[in-house]
Amino acid sequence: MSGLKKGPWTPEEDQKLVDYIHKNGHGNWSALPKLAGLNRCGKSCRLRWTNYLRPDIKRGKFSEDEEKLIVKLHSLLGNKWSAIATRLPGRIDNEIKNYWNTHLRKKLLQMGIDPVTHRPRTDHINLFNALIGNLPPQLLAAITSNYININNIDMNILTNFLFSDTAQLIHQIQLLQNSSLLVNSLIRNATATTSPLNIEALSQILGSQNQIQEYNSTLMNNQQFLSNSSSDSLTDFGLNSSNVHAEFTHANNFSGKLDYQEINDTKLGGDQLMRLSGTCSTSSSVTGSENQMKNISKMHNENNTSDIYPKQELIMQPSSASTSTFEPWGQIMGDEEANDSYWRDIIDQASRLHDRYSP
DNA sequence: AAGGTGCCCAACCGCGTGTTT
DNA sequence: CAAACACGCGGTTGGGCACCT
Repeated sequence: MSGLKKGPWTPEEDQKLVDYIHKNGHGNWSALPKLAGLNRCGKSCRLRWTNYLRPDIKRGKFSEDEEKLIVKLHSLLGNKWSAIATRLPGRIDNEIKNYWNTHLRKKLLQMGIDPVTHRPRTDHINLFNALIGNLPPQLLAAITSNYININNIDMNILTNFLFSDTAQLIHQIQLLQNSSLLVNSLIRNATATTSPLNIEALSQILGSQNQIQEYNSTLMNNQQFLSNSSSDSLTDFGLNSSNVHAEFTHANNFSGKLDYQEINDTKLGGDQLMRLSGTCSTSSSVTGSENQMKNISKMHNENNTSDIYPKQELIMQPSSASTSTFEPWGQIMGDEEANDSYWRDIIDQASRLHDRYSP
């Protein structure tokens, strides 16, 4: 049947619909089009009225408070857009849904937060571990150690490394390093050092001015981000009432656990704090790098004969200096959406690299 | 300047549920 | 009771626009 018009509404059609509803109310939607002189189905009229023409609709950009409320409500209700809309006066479900899909979802992803579960993305953690686990031990040591001695690196490995497709891979490591505080903390736990990736050491290995410059700028961005936003990015977005647990295993050397937990420490002013605690253990058959072992030894509790290392804690206090919660991430990550295939590509690259080095 | 690309959002579609006949 | 109809919701689409190259 049909012959009924579809697609965008003209101003004339809008006027007819508004005039009719002002005079008569909408009553029966399926009867309305004929009575109002519109060549549309009732459903189309209803949608046009409820999503666009209704006088109580608030239009325009979402405020930061509205953004936060949407994220909070979504963490509680999921994709119940109409339920969410009832808590935002003047906003309609369709608009909120669109805003979520085009803006908020991406922003959460870029912050390393899963937009479905509202928890740190475990795919980041798993893929990161796979990546680190697949790196040749010498190179892993080089980028995680405080004490790099370039002369100790096997020249064959180094040569292969320099002439392989590592530029991209290293770039991805940078992104991983930047991608969340959680990842940085994992690096610390996994390597039992208090340092993040040793960018300077990596630069020595690469020996390339371009890449050194790239690293320096990334490092600056990273530092700027950390000083600007700190951990309130996390507490703002639904993590403040959750405890997060992550377990990780490295292919060669390490396994461990990591917990986020909200605490309220009156000694530190009673502010909400995130407690990061982790344990790290090695298997007895480890043949990993000397440097890693040295670092681990430093952390080892002498009275403890097991392989479990003393619990480490890193407490992050929310910064009050945060400007926009999302912008620093946007600067670092660009607009690229970090989806699953994106991360899997990184791992594929790491695996290929590993294969090349394997005896 | 023109063609390509990606983003945004209004509108559509299909489905589930409630109501009427 | 069931078939038909009405409505609301969430997922998806595609036209228009802005921005690149």
